[in-house]
Amino acid sequence: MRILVVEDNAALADGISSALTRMEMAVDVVGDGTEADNILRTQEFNLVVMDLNLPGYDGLEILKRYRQNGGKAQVLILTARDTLNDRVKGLDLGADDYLTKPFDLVELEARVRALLRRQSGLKSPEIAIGELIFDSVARRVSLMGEPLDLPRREFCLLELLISRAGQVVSKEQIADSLANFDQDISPNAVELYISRLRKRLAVANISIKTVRGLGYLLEK
Amino acid sequence: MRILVVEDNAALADGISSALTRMEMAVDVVGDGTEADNILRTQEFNLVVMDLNLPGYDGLEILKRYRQNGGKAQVLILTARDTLNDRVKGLDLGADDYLTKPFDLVELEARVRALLRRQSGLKSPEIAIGELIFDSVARRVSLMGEPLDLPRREFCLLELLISRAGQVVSKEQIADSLANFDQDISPNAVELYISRLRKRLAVANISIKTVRGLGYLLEK
DNA sequence: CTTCAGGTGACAGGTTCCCGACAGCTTTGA
DNA sequence: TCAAAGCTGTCGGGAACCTGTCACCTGAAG
Repeated sequence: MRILVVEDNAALADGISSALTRMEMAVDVVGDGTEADNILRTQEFNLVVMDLNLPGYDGLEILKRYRQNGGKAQVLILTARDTLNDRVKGLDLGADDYLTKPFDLVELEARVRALLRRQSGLKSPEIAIGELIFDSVARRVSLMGEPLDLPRREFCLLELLISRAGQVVSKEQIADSLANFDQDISPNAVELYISRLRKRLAVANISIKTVRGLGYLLEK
Repeated sequence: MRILVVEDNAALADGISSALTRMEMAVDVVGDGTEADNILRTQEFNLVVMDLNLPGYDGLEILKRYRQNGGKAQVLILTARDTLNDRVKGLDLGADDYLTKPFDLVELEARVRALLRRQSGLKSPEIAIGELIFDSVARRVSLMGEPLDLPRREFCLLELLISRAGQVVSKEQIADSLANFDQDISPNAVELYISRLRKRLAVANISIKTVRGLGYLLEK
């Protein structure tokens, strides 16, 4: 899951970023509105956490433009102005939720989870596929009753495949969803993760299917 | 849009109900947990507004059971201001949003709108022709209930024929539509794809008709 | 019957994928 | 602070599969 954090306060940005990273998310941070605008135009995210009080820039303006350009990510707004007007305005402009500062990181995490779940249509926190149980809330996986520790990349890959179970996911989509913007992921690397994940899931008879030229797919 | 309101305080339930009715929603109100459980088991809603503090019943319990049974409606939780824990738990159990009491009805409306807006973007367009089911989003095809793996070219060809079902598609159009920008496709190659595709579709009694001198056509 | 568009088996590249080996990097634990 | 363990990603050989040409066959139209 890719998340963009738009926050000019470095300390706060750092705290948010590490909280999200702990949740196995791929987090990118930008510190001002222009940068946010640019990156939102060129890259795809699952969720955007945006501070409304950016120096010399209106967060709502960025949000509005983002939606007008067809941006589909979930947007969580951080705001200090806790006036009702701004809240309603935020949601009607296409934000999906907001938090008023100061807030608790635990609550941020819960909201992020809820938003991401909403987006992928995963309603129940636990998803079972054969002998595989994937808990999107606790972010844990178990196989044949045994807990399974996955490296971050493999975990993210599995999550993506599960959230699109029954659909083909292209190698490029996988690469995008695993990447941070300081680092690209080659198609070859994707193949490798698939290979490693397959090896782990083999004991439970779960297979990731290759659809040549199109991508991969986890069957339900 | 059908909305279920689960709220034991009659005055509040009334206020919510009339606010939502003003928004052209069909609102049902129940006042206790058992009733809520029952109606959620037997009827479908687009959205559920649920107070967590129900007399002698845990709202979270109802929510959990609802999700476990595959309930897919959006759920908006109402909770007293100081119970951060409940909010976090609620979101993790599959609620989509919450409001802390007391709240303004204007804000409730905004959130309901946001949630319903979310919900409407969730179906993949499947096209069925006889025993053939074609899902262009999932990029999957199934025939007689069995998934069918098609090579890229054949998949694209089928997509083209389906999108113009009932119309003649010329060999040239097919060649153009399949070509990569670096490579042209000979008429003979097109004939070959048609031939291969026909062989696969034969089991389902689906035939691609030849219109001599003009092209091909998939009948509905 | 002749002609020619279309159909199809076989085969030779060409792609795409798979995965073992390895090296650089990060995290963990003492 | 240093070593060990684990994670990440590149390389490359080999396997599996796709693609499109050739050559020959079939069947329709005149």
